[in-house]
Amino acid sequence: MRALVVEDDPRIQADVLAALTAAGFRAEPCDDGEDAWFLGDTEDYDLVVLDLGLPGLDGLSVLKRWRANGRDMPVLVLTARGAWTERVEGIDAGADDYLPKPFRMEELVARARALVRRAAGAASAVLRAGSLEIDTVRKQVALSGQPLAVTALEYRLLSYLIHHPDRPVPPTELLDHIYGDEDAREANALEAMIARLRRKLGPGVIGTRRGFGYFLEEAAP
Amino acid sequence: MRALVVEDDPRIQADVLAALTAAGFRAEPCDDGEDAWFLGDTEDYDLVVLDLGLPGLDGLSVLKRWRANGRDMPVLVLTARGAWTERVEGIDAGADDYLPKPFRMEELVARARALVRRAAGAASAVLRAGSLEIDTVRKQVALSGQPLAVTALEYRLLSYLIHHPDRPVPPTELLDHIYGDEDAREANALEAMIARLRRKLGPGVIGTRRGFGYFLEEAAP
DNA sequence: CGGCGGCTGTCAGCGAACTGTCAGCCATGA
DNA sequence: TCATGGCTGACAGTTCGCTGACAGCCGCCG
Repeated sequence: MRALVVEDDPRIQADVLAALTAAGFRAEPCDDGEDAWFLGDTEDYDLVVLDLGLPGLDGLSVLKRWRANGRDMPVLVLTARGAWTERVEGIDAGADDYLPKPFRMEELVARARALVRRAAGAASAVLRAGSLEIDTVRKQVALSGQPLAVTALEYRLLSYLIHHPDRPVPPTELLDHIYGDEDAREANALEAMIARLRRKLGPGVIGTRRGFGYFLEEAAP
Repeated sequence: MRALVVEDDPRIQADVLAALTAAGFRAEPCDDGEDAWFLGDTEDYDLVVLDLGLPGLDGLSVLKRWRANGRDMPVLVLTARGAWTERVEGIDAGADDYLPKPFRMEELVARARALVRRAAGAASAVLRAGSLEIDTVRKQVALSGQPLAVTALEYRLLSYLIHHPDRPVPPTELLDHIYGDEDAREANALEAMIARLRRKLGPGVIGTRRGFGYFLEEAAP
């Protein structure tokens, strides 16, 4: 089990490293946003512990960029105490769990284990929404059991939607995740993609809530 | 068919046990390195599924001790995703096959069956995908039974692909594996190699999914 | 030592697939 | 009815992956 610990406070970092190592992880330190982004993008970790307040590049941006590039390792976000908005943003940006500071090391380890377990268990799982199925290992999409060819970007879009069920996802959020913060596109690019997807999927799969966003319909036909 | 499942994560263990049982094995659980070593040394198993991260005694050490004592049952090692060095060590320590986490249960069962079959037939370690065969001991490649000369790099490429069946492998991942993290090459180097391989293998062996990666076609000609 | 041949990375060019943009249309809600 | 947000078909630019050619590298052999 390989873990990346992104934390600029040297004392907390040392504690987290020690705790994870004791728990059987091979933990690697990182104290800079830029480095974190590069490492998470190029290396394969089973877990990332990510602090939000970072020099170099903000933690949230790092996370968003990872997700935009399709990196799907479990990420445990550390937030400042009471920074409620940060938590929400973290979850929206693709965090799998968050832990408010200050925290006890046992709790961190417990959550880390849970995340890794969940990631391993979810690997074999095919995600479903209505008659839509997404095999996250094979990167394949099927509709009522029939395989369907989608492009890489379309896959990202569907994957993000299916990971955020039961709520409409605003276009801005989708744009953020599909492309990095870097090269943002106009909203219409997304609309065109949705249209193309609907042509492939047929009606009753991707829904729209005017003014709120897109969602996957749950109802089976 | 008697199998020992050495895995400390209770959830994964339960899944593996269920899958093997459903496949007709008599599967026994074990979640501790010391116990595993004792059991494997004194009992006769047709197959061992061994996780490397264990309490008590490290999985690699367990495996090495078994082999040192002349225990030669087939061992399928579970490794953390992307833990490249672990895999190499596992093979060196005497593992017969390895499976990176996360994996699908069907794949585990398939490999387990292959291992048992191989052990029964005393054949060498041959992995198959469609009409392609790779002898991982002799380092030889054959197509529909006909031996085929491939270079060392080409062999690594095919070997990596055949060890990750049923999913497209991204070019970046292949580059990482074929060359070290050290001296990265441009993506085109890989494309050129793929082209040369395809010229040798003919069509219908190496497939491409634009935006996702390369894979070995399963269909028999 | 020098030539030779196999291997492999780089380059340039090509074609197809993909995707952003534009313009105009539809639908929804005030 | 109007205004706004969302949808869509067409089109063009871009990206991605493929291929042939070529050159550097290395080991082998004369």
